[in-house]
Amino acid sequence: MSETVKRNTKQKSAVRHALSEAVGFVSAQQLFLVLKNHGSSTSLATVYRALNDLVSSGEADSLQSADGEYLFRNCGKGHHHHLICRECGQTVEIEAEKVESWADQVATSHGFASPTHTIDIFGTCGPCQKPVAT
Amino acid sequence: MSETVKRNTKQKSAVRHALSEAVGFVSAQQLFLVLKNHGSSTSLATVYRALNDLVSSGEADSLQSADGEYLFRNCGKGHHHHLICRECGQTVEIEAEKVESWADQVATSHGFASPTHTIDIFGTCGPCQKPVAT
DNA sequence: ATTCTTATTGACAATCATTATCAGTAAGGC
DNA sequence: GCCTTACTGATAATGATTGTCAATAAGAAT
Repeated sequence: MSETVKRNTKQKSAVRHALSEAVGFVSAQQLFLVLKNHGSSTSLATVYRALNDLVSSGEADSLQSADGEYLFRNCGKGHHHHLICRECGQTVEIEAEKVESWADQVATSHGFASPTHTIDIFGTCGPCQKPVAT
Repeated sequence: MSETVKRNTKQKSAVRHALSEAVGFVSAQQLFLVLKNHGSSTSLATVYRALNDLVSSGEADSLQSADGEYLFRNCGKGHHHHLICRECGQTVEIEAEKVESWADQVATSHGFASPTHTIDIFGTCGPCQKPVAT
């Protein structure tokens, strides 16, 4: 087995921190810009690499936006789902035990093994529902 | 309002037909190849255009694969969700009234308006669970 | 602290799905 | 058949993500 030992680098920490500061889900490109504006010289490729590491280590969550972009979010907790404002990206974590088990049942009752699922709810949050002041 | 009158073209019919023949979800690229192999000269761009038309007219369903590709499926019926084999792409349509209402409740209880949701279940279907014969 | 190994980085090229452009073609109403 | 213009095909453009590879720097050992 190739068990490469991970190292702690400034860049990875910077990405981790930027992600923890972000509200809701953010794209790798957005994080890259944030870091840049804060004076970090972390490269875009490294942002992608760091985010992938964070996701695979369970420190971050990812999902795809409606136009196919990957979005990330700081998320140490266990499995859960999200309610996302389609305007501002604000995110609410939701529990869905019933739905979880429902999904597993549906899968197994159809003979499908090792089920996983994608469940996300989108809506317009309170503040974003207010008419835009011209 | 610009209400451009849609026309029926051979190409669009070809895409519609190819989609109706397809098993499970297929990508635009796959459909393009199928059409090509069947002698159709329909261009890739047109396949994309036709698919988008079909989706917006409710004749087709779309979702994103794990690697960000858009997948399409012939689907005239109302709102429903899918159980998809991650090996062969076979699809089972599932009803989820409970989950639908659950999703709406969650959204409104958090002050989110006009909720929509993404719910898909992935698994390995019976046939694909069999060990591969060498 | 210095040395050494190699994981990680940065810069940039390469991919790849999807979309835009635009001149030519062909539905479908007359 | 004629005319308007939606649609198509070919191809360039876009844009997010990944691969390449020499240079750099973590972290263990000395």
